[in-house]
Parts: sequence; structure tokens; C-alpha cells
Amino acid sequence: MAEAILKRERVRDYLLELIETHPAGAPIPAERVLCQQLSVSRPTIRSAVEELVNTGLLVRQHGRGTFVARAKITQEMVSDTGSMSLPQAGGTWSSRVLEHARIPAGARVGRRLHLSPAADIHYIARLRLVDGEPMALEYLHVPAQVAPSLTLHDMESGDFYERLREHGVHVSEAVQSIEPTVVNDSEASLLGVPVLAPALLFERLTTDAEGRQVEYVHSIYRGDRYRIVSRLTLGASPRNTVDVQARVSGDPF
Amino acid sequence: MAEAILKRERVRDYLLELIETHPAGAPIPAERVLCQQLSVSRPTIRSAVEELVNTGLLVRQHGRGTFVARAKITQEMVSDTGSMSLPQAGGTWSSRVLEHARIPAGARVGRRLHLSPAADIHYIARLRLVDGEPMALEYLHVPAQVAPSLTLHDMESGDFYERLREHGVHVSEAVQSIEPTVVNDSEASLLGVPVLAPALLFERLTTDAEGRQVEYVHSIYRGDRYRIVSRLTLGASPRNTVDVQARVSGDPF
DNA sequence: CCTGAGAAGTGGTCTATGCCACTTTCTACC
DNA sequence: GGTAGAAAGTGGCATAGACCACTTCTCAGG
Repeated sequence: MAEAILKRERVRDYLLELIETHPAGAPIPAERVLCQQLSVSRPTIRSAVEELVNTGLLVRQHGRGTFVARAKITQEMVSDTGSMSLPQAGGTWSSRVLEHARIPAGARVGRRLHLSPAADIHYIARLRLVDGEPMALEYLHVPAQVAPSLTLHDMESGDFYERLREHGVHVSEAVQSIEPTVVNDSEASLLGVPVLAPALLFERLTTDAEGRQVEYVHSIYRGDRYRIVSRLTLGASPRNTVDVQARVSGDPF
Repeated sequence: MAEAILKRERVRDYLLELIETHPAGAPIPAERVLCQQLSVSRPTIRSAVEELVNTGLLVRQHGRGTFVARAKITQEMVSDTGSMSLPQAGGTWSSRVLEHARIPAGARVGRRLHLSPAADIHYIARLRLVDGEPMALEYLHVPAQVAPSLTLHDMESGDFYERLREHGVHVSEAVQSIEPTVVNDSEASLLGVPVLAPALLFERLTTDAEGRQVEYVHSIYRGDRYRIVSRLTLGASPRNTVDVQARVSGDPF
């Protein structure tokens, strides 16, 4: 499999170099200049620049130029397309399984899933990382009765709801709550933040087409790395509606 | 701000029509066909399609075609009030004005409102209560230049955006971020919670139809009394919902 | 000295076109 | 009948060029 060296990627890498070596706010060469320097056409340049603008590394200003963004670490906002999961920010997500078992639900989880505390559930605890850095702790619970043959591999899969569908469970809706909290000792050490650091507590209860509770997720997200951003528009529609607009564009300084 | 009818937007709207009228998984016309139908060039088509792919409404498959995405995840924020305000929980809301002045913006607020730090703003700090019990602290900033004759009464009014409209300011959109934090000494005493208690920090930057920043709001909500609840449904159309997304930020304001 | 008009440079949009890579379908050969 | 291969249709990448909109700077004219 030879390297399919795309010009667009070559340009992007070149720009990333520039971004790293230039201070925030510094201008990068004009698009027409880059064309000559890299021997590619302007649309190709624009495509590469656009990608970096979307990820927040560059800021374009009409008539002035293109500049290195103020906060270089800002990542792109991603709308999760297929699977109904927690909102995921840009970067490379990975996860490490901390614990995995088939255990009784217990009182708290049992109440949420409308189960007897003695009923078995599939349980998995994961540390979720972005670019190798801890981002969140996630505790997933699925009643054993709902999907008896669920495997660890199923629960680790990126498209978990697809796997559930293969087990005959058709997810239909979920109620999610978000509240602020602070991390305790064990959470702090797993996430690599100080004890009592601010964090977001997500809870999600998912229901299938037959009205059964099929999943309860409890997550702790690092407050210093995670933030919820929403864009509200007042338009023709009667409510505060917004069509999926992915980006909150680059913050001019 | 006149309509600068961009072809790209025309194509996008046309595609949105198709997406709404076609079932999930249905193919949309080939790019070269769309070119003829809409009398635009293929790069323009591709640009519009790309936007919708990024927002998760379409799926492209090399060699096969472009299809309406299978399931869109939408997240509806429970917000009872019609106007574009912070989500408000049940109960009787009231507020107590803590401070009110016309002062220079200062560096932090100035940067968000795109003003010189020396530019005047209307400033009001309020303690918001629910059923007589403190719920949140709210700090509202409006550039004096935008609405020179704004009064305290205007800013205290329930329908603040309606008052702004009477001053010739037509609010059009806002970007809001939510992150976890803990309260400091003064916040703690005002809210009646212990120091370091978990809280939610809301920030909202509002823009008017002319693209001016017209309002910056900074609020601290008690974590023990306030929680965001959202209902996620699978397969619904994104209309009349608020899509919440997230981003990683290394430089929180 | 100040001011305003224009030049020059920037990003923003769009066109017309070519070729490549992948998938599906149909056909011709065995 | 089965199968390999060509053909057709799709999206993926890239080019060269044109014109527009906005910003900044310069310089002539007051």
C-alpha cells in the first residue's frame, strides 16, 4: 500500500509546521503565495486552510489575511453522526477498560434501570482518552436480561447501538442529565487531575422501542478539557432552533 | 444586511429539502446530475454536500453514491420560556440587583464583545432566585454604543430582547458555553453555599442581525439546585431542537 | 498638516475541465 | 452455468483562471 500522497495533506502538514513555528496571531503567507511555494492550485490551498480553520488552528479575515489562532490547542467540534453517544469533541478518542463483569445491579443502578437490585447486568468501566490524555470515566450498565449474550467486544465497539440492534434491541430514545461536580480521590488519580477539580457528571438512561430501559451510563468528564458549546439562532422558526451548524468559528482576538 | 444569495447556500437548501422528503438511507442524485438540475458547477455542489456530510445529514460512499444519513441524533434542551434565554427550571423566579453601572468594559469583557477595554458598557449584576432561594449569579454586559439609552428597567425586564428591539437592536444568534466550576468566596456567600461547591458556568455571547456583539452574559448556577436535562431521540429531524456539541479547549477564556 | 481617492493585496465565490479510484452491472468467454 | 473482465456510473482529487468584497497603505490634493 504505497503512500497516496495527497497534495492537500502535504499542504496541511506544511501549514501545521508554520503554525508550530509561528507565534499566535502571526500571519501565514497569502494563498496565492502558497500556491507558488508548494506548486499547487489555489483551491487545493484553500481546502487545506479550510480544514485548519475548522479545527480552530487558523483564523481567516477577509481582506486582511490568515493568521495563527490564539489558542492553538483548540480542537474541532464534532457532531456525532451515527451512534447516539455522548457528545464527542475533536481529537483521537481511545479507551482503556478498567473493569468488566456480569454482576448484580445493586440498589442505585437497579432503580434507574427499573430492575431488582439482585438482577444481573453487564457492567463495564472505561477510561476514555483523547489524544492519549484522560478525558472521562464512563460506567456502562446493560441489563443481562435485555441482551444475554452481550460480549465485552460488543460493549467496546464504537457503534454500540448497532451491536445492540444485532441482539434485537432497538434503541429509541434517551434522557440525559448534566450537572457539575468535583472529582473524588479515585477519579482524580484516574483522570490525572487534582482532587476536587471541577467536572461534569453525565447520566443517561436509554430506552428501546418496546419501552424497556436498556442502558444506564454514568460519566465523569474533566472540566478543564471538556465544555459544552451550543449555538442558538433566532430565525424564521418559532422556537430557538438551530440547524446542525458544526462550528463556532474562530474567535478573532 | 442584504441577502447575498450564494449558490452554495441555494444548493444546500435544496439538499435539505431532499433530506426531509426522503427516508433515511435513500440516495440523492449524483453530483453530476445535481450540477445540471441546479445549473452550478460540480465543485460548488461538492462544497454544499460536504457541509451536510460534516453535519451528519448525508453520507458519501465512494463509487456508490450519496445517501441520507441513517439516524440523526438530536438533543432537545428543556427550556420552557419562548425567548432566547438560559434554560429555566420550574418554580417562581425573581431577582435582586446587586450592582448596576455604566463602566468601561475592561480587558476580559472587552475582548468578548470586540470592544476596546475603555469603551463604555451597561453592566448589571443580579442574584437570581427561585422560590426565594438563591439559584444563580448573573452578570450582564451590553455595549453602550449599541443601545445608548438603555435603562436599568430595560435590563431588568423579563423580555430583555424585546426591549433591545425597541432600541433598534435585532438579536439574531448566540453562542453559549457551559462548563463546570466551583464557587469562590464571594460567590459562595451570595449563593448561600459552601466555598468550592460545584457550579455551572454559563457564558453567552449574543450577536445581532448586523453581526455586532450586543450582549455578553456570564452566570454561575448552583450545582446542587440546577441540572440540565435533555431528551435525545433517534431518527428525528433536527428542526425545533437544539443541537449540543462540544469542543476541547486548552484555553478556557 | 490633514484628508480622501485610488492602488494593491487579501480572502470569498464560482466556473469548466480532466483524470483517478472504487463499486456495480452486464457481457462475453470458457 | 460459471466466471473473469470490461463498461458504466459514482465520488475523490486537482488544475487554471476569473471576478467580487474587503482591508490597508500610499500619495496627491486641499
